[in-house]
Amino acid sequence: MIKSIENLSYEELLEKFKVLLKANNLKYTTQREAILKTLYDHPDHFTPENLYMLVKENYPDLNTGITTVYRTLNLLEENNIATSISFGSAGKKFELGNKPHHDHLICEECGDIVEFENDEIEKLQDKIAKMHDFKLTNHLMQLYGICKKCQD
Amino acid sequence: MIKSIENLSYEELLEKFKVLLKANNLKYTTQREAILKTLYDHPDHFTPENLYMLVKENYPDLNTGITTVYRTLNLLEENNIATSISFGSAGKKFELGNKPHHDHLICEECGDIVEFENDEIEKLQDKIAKMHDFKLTNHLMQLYGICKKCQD
DNA sequence: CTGTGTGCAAACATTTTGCAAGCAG
DNA sequence: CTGCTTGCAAAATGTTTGCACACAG
Repeated sequence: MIKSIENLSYEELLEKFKVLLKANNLKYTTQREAILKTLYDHPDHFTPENLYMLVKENYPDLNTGITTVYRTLNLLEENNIATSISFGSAGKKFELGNKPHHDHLICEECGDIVEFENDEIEKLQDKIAKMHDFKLTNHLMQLYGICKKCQD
Repeated sequence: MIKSIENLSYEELLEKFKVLLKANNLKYTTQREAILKTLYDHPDHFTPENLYMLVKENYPDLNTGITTVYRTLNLLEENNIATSISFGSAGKKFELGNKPHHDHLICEECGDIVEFENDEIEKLQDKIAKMHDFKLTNHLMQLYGICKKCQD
């Protein structure tokens, strides 16, 4: 399990990925690399569908299937290289976990996502988990509202 | 729009519901009441499927369809009588919003959900929203971990 | 009566799986 | 070569919609 992949260059990230693959008897394929690179080049939040289309656009010769995008995203998420946030029945959005930990502010009007960090909240979360005898593995905080632009 | 339905008795809740229905030219039906009552009697977190089965069990003569459960849950959520939390591709869980605001601690092992409240975090959230010029409408905080029981 | 609500079946959207062929190691 | 990986099509899952009949107001 990879502890932290924060602030890595693409080369370092790719190296981590290769090590991970080897450790699990998985193979380093062109499609997997294309997906990782596309995620790295676009620090956005992708639905599998979005990412699939972007990969097809950037690597038309690979003819990557959406199945592979799903499988690779799940692989990346299981190994903490990518994280996802869910949007009810509207599905999930993924992003690379190569940034410092952060949470999300989401505009209900235009779907825009703003990232933020807050140490105090993190600390409070740890405290709460301890109070309930939970061993914290992860957390999800999403604030929903109307962004500046959409308020006008 | 209903401001708050905290700590209502079932009679009060039902009254709110009827007023709401009338205000929207909707009808008060046996199925809608059965669903509301079932939610009220079981302060748990339901998937539409779970709730559907429980309603069928408690009101076998009504022969309620899962379609109606979905439609009613959406109606309740739109009117802030129920709230939902999502579980990635695993769907949504609903609960009545008649309790004070709280967030959720979720066990990744057994799926158990523990509720908690924390004013400090709420305040910090408001502060963050303000900093980013968001008008906050809602928020979602879920802490994932392993509960006491599953750690053994 | 009128028009909304209902259950059913079918449609949909999203994600996963089975399979035969392809390719990395 | 071996067996993991791929793309396709099909299946599975979760949710919504069209429709004819039922029922609340």
